[in-house]
Amino acid sequence: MSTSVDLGSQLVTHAARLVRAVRRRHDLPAGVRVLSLLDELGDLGVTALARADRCSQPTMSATVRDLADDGWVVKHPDPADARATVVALTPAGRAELGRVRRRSGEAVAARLAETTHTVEDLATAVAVLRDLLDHSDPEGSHL
Amino acid sequence: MSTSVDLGSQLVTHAARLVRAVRRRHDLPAGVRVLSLLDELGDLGVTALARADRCSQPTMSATVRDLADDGWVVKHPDPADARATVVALTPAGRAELGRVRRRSGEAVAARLAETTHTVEDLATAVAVLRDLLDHSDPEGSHL
DNA sequence: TGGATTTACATAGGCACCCTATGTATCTTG
DNA sequence: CAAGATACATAGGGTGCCTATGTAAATCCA
Repeated sequence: MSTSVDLGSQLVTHAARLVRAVRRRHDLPAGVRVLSLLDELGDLGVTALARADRCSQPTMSATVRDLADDGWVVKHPDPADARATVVALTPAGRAELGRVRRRSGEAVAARLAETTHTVEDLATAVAVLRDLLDHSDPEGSHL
Repeated sequence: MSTSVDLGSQLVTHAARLVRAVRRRHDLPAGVRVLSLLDELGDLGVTALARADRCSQPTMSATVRDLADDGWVVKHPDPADARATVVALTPAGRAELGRVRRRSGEAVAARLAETTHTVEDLATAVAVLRDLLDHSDPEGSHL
């Protein structure tokens, strides 16, 4: 039988393959995850976005800069802290997020229909991934 | 409520974050997936490996070359086809696979224990991912 | 059987993504 | 107010992955 350790390593392996497969077929830039975060969590600073997306702060700085260049987010100064910037979705960014979500989401949904799995199974998979990544205390995650 | 399209796009987003999170903490090179394939499927050629890992043939050529440089696989000529090479795990490769599987697998397992999810949920997540990627007919995948 | 096509793999060139190290400006605190 | 912490940017570099293309061998077929 499969232990949870085996399953854990398979989860990572398959997740990597899924991401690449989707990226190949449907042009899924990394910045979309940031648009998604802003949509879910509201306006945030660069460092908070980096923590939420689990990347380094410089990586998020560059991603936000590119998103701003594309007009999908705007950066305004934080009135309460002159060091910080507040990143916010633009209408164009929200529209782009919708487009990309539809593209990748429909691909997965279509493929799911060809398997024996239910939508509930998909929801379970999403919940497992989210909760694995979710960290109540910032330093508590082992991932 | 969540539609299967929403869930599909969330699956991709979270999968991407998981892969990056694990790579950051546990040095998980892409070649490990190839070791894993060889372990599961036995000796294979470069093109077959590329299809199984869902990457381009040149990408797999480079990955296999690097794995061979590290001594984790060997390439012998295919006796039945002079164009082809057969890639096979070495004992060192099998050991490395075990090490990496333990590292990433234990991280996921430990993190899972801090959530409300069961091992069955994790198994469901893995099965969903695998079946989404599984393609009976080679051109049938929409991912 | 011999030329055209297909197939297996390698090489070249390049882009996307992400990291660490470091610098600068601004808070916060003793 | 000096010292440390924090927010963000820049510099430089590595991995992962792609398309385009080349070479050699296998297959197909007139």
